[in-house]
Amino acid sequence: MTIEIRGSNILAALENQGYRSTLPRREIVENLEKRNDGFTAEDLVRDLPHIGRATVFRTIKLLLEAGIICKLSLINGEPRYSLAHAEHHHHTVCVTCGTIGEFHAGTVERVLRLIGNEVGGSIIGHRIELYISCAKCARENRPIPSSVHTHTP
Amino acid sequence: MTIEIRGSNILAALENQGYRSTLPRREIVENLEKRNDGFTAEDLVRDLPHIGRATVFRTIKLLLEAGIICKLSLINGEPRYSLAHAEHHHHTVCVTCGTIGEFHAGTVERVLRLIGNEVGGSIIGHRIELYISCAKCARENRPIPSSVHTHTP
DNA sequence: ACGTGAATTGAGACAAGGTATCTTTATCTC
DNA sequence: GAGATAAAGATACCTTGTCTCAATTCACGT
Repeated sequence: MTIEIRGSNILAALENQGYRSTLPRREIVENLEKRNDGFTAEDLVRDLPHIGRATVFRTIKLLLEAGIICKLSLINGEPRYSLAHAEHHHHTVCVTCGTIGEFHAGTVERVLRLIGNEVGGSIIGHRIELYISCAKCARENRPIPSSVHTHTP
Repeated sequence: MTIEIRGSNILAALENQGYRSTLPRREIVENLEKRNDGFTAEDLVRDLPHIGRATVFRTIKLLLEAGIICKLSLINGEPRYSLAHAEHHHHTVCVTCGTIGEFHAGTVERVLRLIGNEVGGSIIGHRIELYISCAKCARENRPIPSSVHTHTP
């Protein structure tokens, strides 16, 4: 059960899962496809004022469940959504500008699998966020907000 | 600037950072030291009804900043706090019973550091959560909630 | 093309988790 | 013990979502 991602096959993917292709859904998908960075639910609500708040959240939930977008946290815990460009991946999040990147590291996956075995039980999933000060921010010497404490163990 | 963790040196640690040792803080710390599992802010509020809600949250924030407790997310995003037993670590979280464990893996840290270098910029921190069905739940055949979709990339 | 039933929407109330404000109280320091 | 000041309590407010329920819209069969 793989899902075609990107293009406007996002709608097709939803339809394949039995969901209707409605105008609000098309508009929401179109809107978030234009973004090449993380976004909040509130961004969509603001951009599409004729679409109800509940519908925006419902659609986000749908897209999350379909694996088309992912939810992640800025270092302060604020939620962000981001279009998934790859099948399985994790995110780099810039603590100063909030830009989101993707990465995948087989080594990390393997190690986590080992740890899961050690602990006993079975692995269901994992979440990794790598907080950085991105190349651009570092170059521009943008200061890291004082509220950022690295005690994110 | 290391911090003594555990014992009632938690209060001492706070005092060393210039904070006063007040009755509400002592009660909150005492309460959460008794817990050997994750807890919510609401747990504390309920357990200590004579302490104001705001004070509970303020104290939690303090303890987070001091690295004495950590904040993490269940797989559905619900926040949990957990007493930190080790300097730097990550968490295993059971998706069925919510039990929280700690682990540390040098390999993972090293790989993340490499990735950070690759991306450019500098690493500020990272967050890793490993979602499992714990040994006990697996043994008891406790079903994994249907709401859990592993698309937590 | 058109009716029909089920899925979806919108509006707005509600909930969880947390912060801000402002007055009162408790702590440290001397 | 007194005074300055940090902290507490009460409560309003904010953000991020979810729930309900009547009104619409879509997909499908004809």
